Amino acid sequence: MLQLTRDGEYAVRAVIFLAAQPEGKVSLINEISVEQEVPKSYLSKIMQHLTRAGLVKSRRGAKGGFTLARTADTITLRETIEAVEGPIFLNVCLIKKGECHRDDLCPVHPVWKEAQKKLMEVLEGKTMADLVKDAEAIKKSSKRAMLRKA
Amino acid sequence: MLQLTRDGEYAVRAVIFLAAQPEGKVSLINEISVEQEVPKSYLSKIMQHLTRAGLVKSRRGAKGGFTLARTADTITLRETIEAVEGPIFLNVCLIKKGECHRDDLCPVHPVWKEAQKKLMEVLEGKTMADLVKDAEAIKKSSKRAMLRKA
DNA sequence: GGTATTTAAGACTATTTTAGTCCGAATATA
DNA sequence: TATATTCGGACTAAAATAGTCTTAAATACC
Ligand code: FES
Ligand code: FES
Repeated sequence: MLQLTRDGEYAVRAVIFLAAQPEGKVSLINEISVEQEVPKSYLSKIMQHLTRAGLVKSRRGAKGGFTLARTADTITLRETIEAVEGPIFLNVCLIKKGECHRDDLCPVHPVWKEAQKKLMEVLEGKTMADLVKDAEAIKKSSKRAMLRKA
Repeated sequence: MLQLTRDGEYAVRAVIFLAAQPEGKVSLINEISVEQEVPKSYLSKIMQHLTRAGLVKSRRGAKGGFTLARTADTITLRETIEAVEGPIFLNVCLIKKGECHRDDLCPVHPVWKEAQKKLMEVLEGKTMADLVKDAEAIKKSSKRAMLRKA
């Protein structure tokens, strides 16, 4: 449907949450689930994917939980989404040659290629560190708006 | 899955086919299906959608068939796809306010907004007339390549 | 060692979407 | 009337989506 799935959306929320935590803080499924409004048992599966993809580090048992596996400025939005959704291709013919009926004669192919490139530029241009910073800026400006009203 | 469905792909093929026909030519499901490698009975449904969306004109009965309802230079790639897939939104929260958990506080929202805008620019920037012209250019240049080889 | 805590792994399910097929009815031509 | 052709909708199989639930494994603390 040319639309991000819940998997992708939830993965992004979870990673942003981790990125926003203070250095060394370990987060529990429960916290993330409540704060980011993601069903707990569903989130658990998503965290597993993120862990296997190497974005997140997990520790089991008492005092266990999740942290980022790398610094937030090295994790892009694209990587986070693809970790749970698999590689993004706006059209099947972009996966590899021979998927479409006579790819090199298809006039639409270059158009999808460009659309794909632009989408990737946007998703790769934002790191989790950027998003955390943006979130802070939004919070501050909305606080100012509240004060103006009062 | 953040990917174009067969509906969209087939619709584009069908409309390009019609756009490439000489003025006044009426095309049959059968022709389009064979030429563009789309299952006949599936294509029939897609043509209905395109007709209802006002991109294509249909006439039943003997000597019936399909033609474009408007000139090819007024039909964009976006319009063709949305005629069969419905409006494109890269994330549900782009549909309308209140879809995401607290939209105005979400730092990811502006990113999706930009991705959406760029995608739309690409898909709206190509008309069916453009694509037919591109196809001709590709055919010519591939013919030149053949001659060089021979 | 025993117990509480916490994630890992995967089986299971319900609903929706995708990608079609098939057929009878309507419509137009000759 | 016979023939050609789309229209409309019912029908289907397979996959994706969006979850839930249960059991196992790892870790910490007493
Ligand atoms: S081959 Fe890629 S759009 Fe046709
Ligand atoms: S509200 Fe649109 S991405 Fe979060």
